[in-house]
Amino acid sequence: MPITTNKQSCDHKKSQSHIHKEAAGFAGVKMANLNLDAQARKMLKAAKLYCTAGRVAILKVLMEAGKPLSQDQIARQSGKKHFDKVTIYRTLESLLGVGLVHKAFMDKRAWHFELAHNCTESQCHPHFTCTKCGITHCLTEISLPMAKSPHKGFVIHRQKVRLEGLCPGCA
Amino acid sequence: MPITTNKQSCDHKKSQSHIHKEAAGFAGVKMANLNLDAQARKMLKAAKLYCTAGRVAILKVLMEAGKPLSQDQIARQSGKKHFDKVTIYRTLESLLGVGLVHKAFMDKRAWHFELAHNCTESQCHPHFTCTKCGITHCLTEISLPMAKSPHKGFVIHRQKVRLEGLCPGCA
DNA sequence: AAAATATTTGCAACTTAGTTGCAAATTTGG
DNA sequence: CCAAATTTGCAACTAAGTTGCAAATATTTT
Repeated sequence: MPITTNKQSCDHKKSQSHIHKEAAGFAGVKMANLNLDAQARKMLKAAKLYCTAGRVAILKVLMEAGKPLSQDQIARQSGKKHFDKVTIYRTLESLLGVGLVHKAFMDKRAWHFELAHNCTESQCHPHFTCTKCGITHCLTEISLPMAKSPHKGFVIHRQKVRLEGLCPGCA
Repeated sequence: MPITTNKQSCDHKKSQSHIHKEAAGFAGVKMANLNLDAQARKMLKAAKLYCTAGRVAILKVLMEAGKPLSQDQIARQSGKKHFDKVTIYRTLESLLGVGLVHKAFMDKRAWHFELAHNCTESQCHPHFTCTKCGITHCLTEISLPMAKSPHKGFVIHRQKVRLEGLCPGCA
């Protein structure tokens, strides 16, 4: 399910003016922040999900990260002093349900989630994990040719690809 | 690291004669069992790993399953009444270390392990998960064209592919 | 084939990841 | 701003995986 954002806003009077005040103070960073915030709200609105602080925060963290994150990475990068893990899991579950995020397969013990960005019906964006530094990158700009049906009787709907090797910094 | 079996045997007098006795009793099944057993021992010998009952048992289970299994599936399918999970994890770790098994990325909470079968240096055999029945199959008979280097600077060493769709039984 | 050495096993206790139930807090729609 | 619908936070719990260590087993040496 592709991400479709619409023109409507789900900002509300109080929170919006608050954001504007902050944005006015610290142009660059805060401006970007405002955009992310507005984008997150649009996504939620489009998906018909309640637009809550937690959901907006998680979407923003995932947008900024641009790579799969675990529950505790999300908690730490959210800026909140304490972000309940149950809430994070349940939020991710709801985002997963409407197709805004995906689970990424990682060689880690914990689930990792990422924005469903540049994913088509048939192919999620590929991932590249550097075997030296261990960092996983989302390759949102390429897509590979689809595999042909492997054995008779199997019908392929989606294809997920993981690449391993060396990233620019480690090569 | 491809599997290389050699001609040497690591069977020992006692256990070998024991197996022969069983094999004599129940031709078909037990014969296959003998082969698996001997194969497992050869693999371990070739990998210079201690040839223990637990390791042989796990290799046999994985050979018979032909698909990724979790620790507790291995325990249950081993036939042993109690197969300590710590031993299983440590055994899998050692098999992983010499390249006899791989971790498969599954949409499950637990690690899943499988024989590194038909995996080349650059590409592990693809997996197919049926979205209806949930079963994951190893596609050891096909391999996909390698992706080309995605962004400048990235060097690809291996590629892992997961396919989703409907299996013959569910299509 | 028995002793010496190297490695693995099993247990108990522990850590981390993820889940469930429920009351309190938020969000949305009128 | 109220009422209904949904989400949040807490506490307690389950499941997966890990660690340390002494006992058991496998290989090597003699």
